[in-house]
Amino acid sequence: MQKEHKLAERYNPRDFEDELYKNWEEKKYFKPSMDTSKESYCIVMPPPNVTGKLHMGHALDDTMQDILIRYKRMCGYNTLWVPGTDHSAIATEVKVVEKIKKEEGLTKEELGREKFLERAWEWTREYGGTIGKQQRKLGCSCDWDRKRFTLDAGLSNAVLEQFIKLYNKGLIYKGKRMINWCPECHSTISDIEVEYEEETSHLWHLRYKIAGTEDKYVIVATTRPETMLGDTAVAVHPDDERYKDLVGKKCILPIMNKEIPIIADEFVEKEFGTGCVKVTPAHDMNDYQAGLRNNLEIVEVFNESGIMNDLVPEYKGMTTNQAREAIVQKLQEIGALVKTENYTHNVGKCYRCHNTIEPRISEQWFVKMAELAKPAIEAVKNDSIKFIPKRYEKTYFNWMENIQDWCISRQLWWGHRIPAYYCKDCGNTIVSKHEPEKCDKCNSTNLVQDEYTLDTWFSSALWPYSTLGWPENTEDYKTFYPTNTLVTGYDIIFFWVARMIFSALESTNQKPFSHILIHGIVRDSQGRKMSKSLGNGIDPLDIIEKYGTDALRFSLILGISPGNDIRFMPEKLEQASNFANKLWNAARFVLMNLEDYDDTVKISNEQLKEEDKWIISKLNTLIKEVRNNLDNYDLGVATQKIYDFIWNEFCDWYIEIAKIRLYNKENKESRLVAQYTLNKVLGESLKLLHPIMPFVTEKIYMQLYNNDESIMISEYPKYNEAENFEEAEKNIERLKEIIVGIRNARASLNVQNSKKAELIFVTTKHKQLIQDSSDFIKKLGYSENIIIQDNKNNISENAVSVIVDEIELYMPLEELVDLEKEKQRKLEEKNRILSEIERATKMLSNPGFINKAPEAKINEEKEKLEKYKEMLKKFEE
RNA sequence: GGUCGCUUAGCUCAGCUGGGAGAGCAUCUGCCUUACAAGCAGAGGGUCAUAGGUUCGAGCCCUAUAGCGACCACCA
Repeated sequence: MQKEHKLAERYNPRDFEDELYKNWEEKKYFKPSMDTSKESYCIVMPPPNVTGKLHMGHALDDTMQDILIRYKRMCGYNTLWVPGTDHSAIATEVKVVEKIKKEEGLTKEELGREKFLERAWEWTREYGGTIGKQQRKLGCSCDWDRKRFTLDAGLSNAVLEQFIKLYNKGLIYKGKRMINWCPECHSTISDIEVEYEEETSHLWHLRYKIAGTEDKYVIVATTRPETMLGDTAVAVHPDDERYKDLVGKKCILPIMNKEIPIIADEFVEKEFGTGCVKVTPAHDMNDYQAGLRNNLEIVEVFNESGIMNDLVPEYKGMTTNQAREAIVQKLQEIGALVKTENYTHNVGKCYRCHNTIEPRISEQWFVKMAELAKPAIEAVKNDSIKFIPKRYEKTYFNWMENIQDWCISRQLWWGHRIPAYYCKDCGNTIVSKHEPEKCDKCNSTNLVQDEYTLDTWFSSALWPYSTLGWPENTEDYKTFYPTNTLVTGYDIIFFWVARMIFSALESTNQKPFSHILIHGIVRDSQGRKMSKSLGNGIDPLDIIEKYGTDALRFSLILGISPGNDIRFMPEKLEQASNFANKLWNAARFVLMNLEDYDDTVKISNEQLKEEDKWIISKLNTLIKEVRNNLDNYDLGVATQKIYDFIWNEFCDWYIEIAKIRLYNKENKESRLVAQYTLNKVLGESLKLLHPIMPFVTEKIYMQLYNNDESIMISEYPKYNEAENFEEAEKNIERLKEIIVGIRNARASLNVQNSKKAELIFVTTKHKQLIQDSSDFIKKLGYSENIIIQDNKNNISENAVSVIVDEIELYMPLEELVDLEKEKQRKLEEKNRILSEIERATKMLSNPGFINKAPEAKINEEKEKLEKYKEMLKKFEE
């Protein structure tokens, strides 16, 4: 039964964190109990890039999830956290392309599809384990045996299943559309992958001659003169009086010397530029739409690499930028350039490589969104799925309600290849999981598979159910789906969250999760986004090395609120590691004093002293609040409360008070009860804190309970009505107030702590309490002697006085005290009481307050007023 | 152009359904008191962005305004 304390003198997380994690993993604590009599709780981890490294964003995301998972596990749920990684099509492919270029001097085309994929798999195998190891350092309690990868056989099957289902329902189609093309990545990207950046450029005003006239012109304004070769119309607004008579006529496209129509279309803004716009259906989204409406010819000017075609031999082979220069010059030469204005506008960039996106017309695969969006909107509207915080619903609705079809085909090789096969003989398309033997129309065996792969997000969208075994009805799927909480950043609500919702509702007929806990971005101490280009990124592993995992986790969670960005401040790490150290030392103290503690002896409530009841009751309230906060995802608040309790109540007060009884070995029972309370309160506090700081709590817990069990599978503390000691709380709070009063008075009068003063209580109330607690009042109030009396007899005129509630307290310190200062102090104190009386009187004489405020509030104010009046009376005596 | 968020102590941020303004760091004072100087005991510091409104009562609810930030849209 004896506590043998082996905690090192200094808190050094590096000594034990790795070892503890290893133990947990070996003992399989991360695995779900699969006790189906218990409610299940499941989180699927947002899959990081398989070859990526852990950054602060992951650290935050993973810590939040681990807190929830550990909490729920300790609450007895059948708990599963599914880890995994994403193949991250473009990101990975780009790296592999670079690598083979560097090492083999080959392009991917030169290497060929099959060989390229081999290299990509090698790369994945080489770097694929990194992030998992880093997540282990973070303490993540996920079930590593259930780790998934988006290109695993099972998940790939799910992707094909989903594709085919949607295709057969007509929700996936192939079509020639204008898409966003990245000339650098050589692939389409979806609408949301286009990032708009401000760019300073020019607005060129060009003169197009009206056909059949010599001196009539229209002037168009453009930011892209190089596309003018592909103009197939000039458009004006139908209501624009200036140009009404020109509609229907033709103008002559300079350089090309080709007649193009002047059309009227409402997409033109009359106020912008000249009110005339050139229309290039092949290279601009709006112009493309206008072209469709007006049946315009589509003329391409450059190819998929952004290289000019042979429309005009002079410009053939130029890049768009070179062509722009050349064409502007040419226009100037032939007098078609009217003027050049400076102009700032937004240009679409590729979110990956930041090159300018070129809208192009291309045949691609799309998901038809209109029908899928409806139930996805409904599920959030009717609270079946909840965003935390709620405001992100609006972001979601706004996007979902205006959603365009999703372009899902990519001209990449690393990913799920589209399961469509084309008959070379009859042109038939067959969509099937496996390559068909022959064409189902003409029986030809001359089939070829679609070259394209799917958008990474297409497979990520299935993550909550594909990881659990769908389309098979596996045990995991039955037990854990739909999952409970999704934890992710607001930056991927569109990319991922929204797509999971509509995909799941369509395929599984169930929501993928019930709650979406949204967090912000981790910024640097100056509030900037952490980025590679700025070089301001902080590596979580460096932090762990220096401060330990617990400190990192604590500093990321303390005081945050859902959905808000976080600034990463080094000071916060100091605070966190100081706290861990504080806890460590408190534990050392407890263990030192528990060496002879017999925890088999039952202690009844009657045996508890007032201060024991006080701390137990405080803890009890804390438990209730922390559970409540965690249930509501207020992780930052819960953390703050545990911190405050451990430091400001347990360490600062209870331990100090308990010392008296611990050091008095004569009174065995009293000592035992103090030991009991220390043991209990420390143990429960550790459990409360464990989800947030798993390592230090486990290390201490194992010492405290002789390695009997792991804290992570212990039961999370429960509120217990029988441990709610209101009276004791009041009493001890009253004594604390007295002690604080003593300390304040002494400090403001510059009395050294080493100078002991007699404490003379003048009171008719709480005598027993003061008597019973006199030891700790003396200890914390710097005194060696306490006298309790009913009246002010025998008290020196100049004794320092402190008044708390109905209790008056005198300290004969006059030989040490500056009497003027003391007078001043007393005056200030009196004024404070007077102002309190004034405030309370005012409130209570306010008819509005009396009539409308709740009774409890009124009584509270009345009590206060009485109290302060009492105090004032004492002052005036 | 639209939507959303932020504005609280010198700095970074909490503040749950409206009921006397909080933390950490920084500053100042005094302490090596046998768990902890990574500590202990104190102190100073805020018209809660501004202006109205609702209310007996507003940091919190409503309306405007300003500054900052994010996202969506894209007028060539």
